[in-house]
Amino acid sequence: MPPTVRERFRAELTAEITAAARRQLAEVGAAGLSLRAVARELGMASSALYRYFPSRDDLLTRLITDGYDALGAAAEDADDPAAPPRERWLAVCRAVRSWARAHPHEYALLYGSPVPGYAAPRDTVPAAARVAVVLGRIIGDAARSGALPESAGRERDPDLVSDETAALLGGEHPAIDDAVRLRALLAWSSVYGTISFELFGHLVGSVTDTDRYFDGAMGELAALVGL
Amino acid sequence: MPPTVRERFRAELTAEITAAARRQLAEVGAAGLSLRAVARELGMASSALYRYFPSRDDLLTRLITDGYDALGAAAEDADDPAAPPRERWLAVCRAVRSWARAHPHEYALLYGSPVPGYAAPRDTVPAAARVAVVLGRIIGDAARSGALPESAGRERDPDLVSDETAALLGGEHPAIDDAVRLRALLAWSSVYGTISFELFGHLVGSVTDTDRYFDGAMGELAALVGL
DNA sequence: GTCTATAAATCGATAGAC
DNA sequence: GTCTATCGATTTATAGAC
Repeated sequence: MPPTVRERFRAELTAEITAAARRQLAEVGAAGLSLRAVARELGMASSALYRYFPSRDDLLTRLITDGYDALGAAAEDADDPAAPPRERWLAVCRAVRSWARAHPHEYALLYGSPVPGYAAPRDTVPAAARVAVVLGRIIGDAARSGALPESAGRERDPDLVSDETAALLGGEHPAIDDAVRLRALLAWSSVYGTISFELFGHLVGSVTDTDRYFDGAMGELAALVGL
Repeated sequence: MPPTVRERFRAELTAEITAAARRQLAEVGAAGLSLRAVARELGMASSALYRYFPSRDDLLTRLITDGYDALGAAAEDADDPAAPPRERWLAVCRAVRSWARAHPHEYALLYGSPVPGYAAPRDTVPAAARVAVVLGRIIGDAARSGALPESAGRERDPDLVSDETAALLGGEHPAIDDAVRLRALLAWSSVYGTISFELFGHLVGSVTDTDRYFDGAMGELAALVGL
């Protein structure tokens, strides 16, 4: 059955609330996010917001899941499974960085310092995994198509990566060994480290052209995992 | 001339203030750091603190420089210039991670989300650079001793890294080209990304043994830069 | 479902006595 | 250099009228 007028109105107002909350996030950060300030911006009484979000933390959780979903969707949209692995890798990395630069405060909420006194509930996990799923599929596809070079000479270090995470690269396959899994996880951490360094200001006088630097760095990471 | 009793007493109390502030940092984060709470913990009137730190931001700046200095000292202590490059790299990376795990909230202050409304003054830059200086020297030493393999086949991408940062690897040397500089910067970003992922909880169900994972990942990074 | 009103706190920063 | 007192703000969350 179609949503009632009441339900649609409620969904609309909920969207307005989260939009205002995101604007506030940019000004005062996650730790300073306040229901009252959101209410003020919307011209409502603060108590009215409690009909939509039972507490400040619930609003925060919503912002986090929304953020992970938006970022995950951007990564998924950027991936063309028909393209060569290396191009897929670069395209997705660029999409992640673009989203991060367009939404720096949401990115900081997702990947920056943990918010003191707040613990993300389990509900956020599936959304949080979406980017890793995309990157894992690219590497897994390349491995299964035989595009990955042998991990010759590298010592194995078995069972470092959990089964759930290993599953992101696809099921069992002879070309996907422990070394590939380790490098895949390191590559994802490095993508994150590169973007965070840029966004959090640690690259400021160090790099002349951040776009070119990013592409170059992602190319090195692709080479690291063998794409 | 030796410090007067007055000066020594002042220095001692200043240290007590920053120690209390660090404890508070762990509870409420940088954004929630409050001079009043620090004063309360020390049994002083809040107004008395203003004789030591003219504002909340000055206290924050002190915590940041102290943190960078402690981390930098840990990295410097861990480096034995007589050891082989790969061992030096691993030892320093381990020291950085150890310090980060021992002081997670200070690490988050240094490398996590920027504090809203706060801009670090220039004074913090030298302290902030100390770790990068150590890592840069390791790579530079290896390059100058001819231990680095040729960047064969890699296309050059000139002038990506600023002159100041390039100087961390030592002056001009034929073995230190743009590709080496790019990979050095990427490696440092990746060390940071790996530690942050672990500390900020993004590796929680993904890695079974974080110590072994870290060593393995740092080994891959050493290989990336050619150590 | 929105409002007013309220409780019980918090904060940075300053003035002025001692 | 520490204190009390104060200004002028902030917050979460709830109670109860409409």
